[in-house]
Amino acid sequence: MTPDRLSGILSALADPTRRAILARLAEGETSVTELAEPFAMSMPAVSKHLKVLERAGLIARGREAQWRPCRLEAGPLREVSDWLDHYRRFWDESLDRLEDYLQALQKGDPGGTPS
Amino acid sequence: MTPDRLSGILSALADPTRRAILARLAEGETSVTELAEPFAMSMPAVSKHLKVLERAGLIARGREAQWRPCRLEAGPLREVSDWLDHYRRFWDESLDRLEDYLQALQKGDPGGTPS
DNA sequence: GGGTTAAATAACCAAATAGTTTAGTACTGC
DNA sequence: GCAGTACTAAACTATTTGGTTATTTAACCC
Repeated sequence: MTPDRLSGILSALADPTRRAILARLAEGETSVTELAEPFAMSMPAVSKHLKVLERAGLIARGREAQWRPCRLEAGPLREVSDWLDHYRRFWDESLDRLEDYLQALQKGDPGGTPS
Repeated sequence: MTPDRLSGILSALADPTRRAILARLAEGETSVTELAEPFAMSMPAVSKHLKVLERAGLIARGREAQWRPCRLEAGPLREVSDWLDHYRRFWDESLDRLEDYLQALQKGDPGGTPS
């Protein structure tokens, strides 16, 4: 039950094989056979991964003779980035520690040290 | 078979319930019961979601009398952001179209129009 | 100690996922 | 048309996931 777009994108990304495929495609368009080459799995398995990436909008496939060149479609990654933006303010640890320190100071804690 | 950290984080995020939990925790620490309240599912189901988030390092749980207050731990989100950074250059669509336009110009295409 | 509240665990189930092998489709080139 | 190449689809299997209800643990209060 994950009908929403962002969940589809994130679960497509939540697999090391699929992320490796995207990394390869960042270097340029290529065929399925070449994409499959580094992996210890069958072609149909790779084909399935590509279908997952395609449904998430992360790749597009063309037609060129008997090859199906894949290329990266990074638009959905921006959606992930936009979602992450809501949390940027939380993940700077040094900022967190500074905050703790300032709160400690306000409470008059003499031993409060920022590290 | 997803032993790597980033996959664990991304699959934890690839569920709308869990993202809603994180959104709630962004407003501040709270109890499991309160976290569960907006969802049409049992407490144990929420408890399982929390375990997934905890294993991914996205939340931490304390102890306060009979309550187990949860708080956001956004560190792992930075790892996602760092991974995304490798793709930032791809996802600006207008930049893509500009690139296409410039390539069309180079090939001497007279109908090449940037939109 | 006994009752109540908060939460986790256990045991179970259905559906989705990630892989396999086998078979089929689509195009090339002789 | 036929053999070969590149890929997809189908059918099957094992594991994981996301949910359920019933039970247990842990702390509070009287």
